[in-house]
Amino acid sequence: MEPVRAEDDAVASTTGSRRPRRRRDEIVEAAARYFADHGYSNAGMRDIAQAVGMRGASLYNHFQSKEEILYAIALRMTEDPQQDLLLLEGEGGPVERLTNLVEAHVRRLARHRVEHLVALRELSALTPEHRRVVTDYRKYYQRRIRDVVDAGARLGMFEVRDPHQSAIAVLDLMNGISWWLNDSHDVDQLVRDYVDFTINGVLHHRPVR
Amino acid sequence: MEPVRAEDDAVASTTGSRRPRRRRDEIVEAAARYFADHGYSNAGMRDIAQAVGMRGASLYNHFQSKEEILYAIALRMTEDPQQDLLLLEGEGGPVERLTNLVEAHVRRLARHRVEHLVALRELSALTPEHRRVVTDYRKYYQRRIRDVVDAGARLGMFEVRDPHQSAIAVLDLMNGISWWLNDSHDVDQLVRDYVDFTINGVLHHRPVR
DNA sequence: GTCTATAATTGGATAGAC
DNA sequence: GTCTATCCAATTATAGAC
Repeated sequence: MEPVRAEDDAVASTTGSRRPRRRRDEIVEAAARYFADHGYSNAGMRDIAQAVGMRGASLYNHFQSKEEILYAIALRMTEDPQQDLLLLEGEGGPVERLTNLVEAHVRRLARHRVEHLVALRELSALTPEHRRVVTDYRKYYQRRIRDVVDAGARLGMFEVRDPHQSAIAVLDLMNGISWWLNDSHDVDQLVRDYVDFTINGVLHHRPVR
Repeated sequence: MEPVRAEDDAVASTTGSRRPRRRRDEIVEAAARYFADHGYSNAGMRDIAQAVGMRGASLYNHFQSKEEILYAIALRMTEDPQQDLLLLEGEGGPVERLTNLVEAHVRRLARHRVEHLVALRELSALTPEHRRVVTDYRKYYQRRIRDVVDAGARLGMFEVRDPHQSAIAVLDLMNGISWWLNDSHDVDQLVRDYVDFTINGVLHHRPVR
């Protein structure tokens, strides 16, 4: 069972959702950078506004609160990856499918490094309701990974004691990237490393040579 | 070269460091719990005080600011693990030494789960100076791990492309634990799993059977 | 949709008695 | 070292003109 989409609340409706989204996205992006650099608690609405070239008050035409900006970031970083889960129903067996997912996950993370870091780190600054929505998405994602790990283990392709624990390790490993990644890293190499760390490493898949 | 000890500033000197530390530690512990549950930005001095059974103003007999409480948490969680580094000069070869360190790290983390989470997550809420001290410790710790990985790799006991990258992965993997660990987990099993994930997994050590 | 001006409140921090 | 009382700065958020 998938988590319910969070189309409901103010985040989607502040602007009429008919794609005058540009400005909103600019704000989200600038805010994410500022949150990443200085921390959510040290970021004022004035700071965010300045970073996007407007006055503090103007932000309230796009978001109802500072927390809602954070929520927009967090929601995006947990909703978007859900589409990668289709890879788990794609070609190949568990190994190929999971490899594809790891690659997609790492590439997405590299693409949205800053927002990803903020979404992970500032989760506790969300309201309980918003935090709930985000963690539900994450739990679902984790469960889907666990299921592939489990499937692979049953076929003898992975060697794991507890698929649940291994899935957590795989996710922690990948998400850890957002803490230290910077532009000097070669993303292709990163992907190769992390496919190795997860598939051959944590999950003990022995490549057939 | 080791990082300089941070004995200097206010954290150690607020109380005369002659062990009327009990109260201070109570505050740190209560604050850590509150920060972990609600986030640093959502925690007020009054909240922390209430959690330890005093009034907000009284906290200032022990700490000069809210940030300093956080710093005390972060400092402790980065200073203490440094002593485990002695294990890297202890018995056995690189594999045994690193295994010992992983075990110590995971056990310590389990023992101080809450503070560890806060120290990781709220790093960005520290002042630049304090953040610097903490990250210096962490960098040193990481470098030491990298060196053992490197030594093991040269001896053919680990199979890694880049010891630096592998060391990061090992640390991210372990630190990830603090996000989800709770009292229902069996720490011994956890240690076994994470020794496997890191040593046999990420570092591709083949146990000699 | 952005601005200036300002309201309103939170919340970190201090003063001074006990 | 803790309390009550309070200050005061920061900052979220609003009002209303343009």
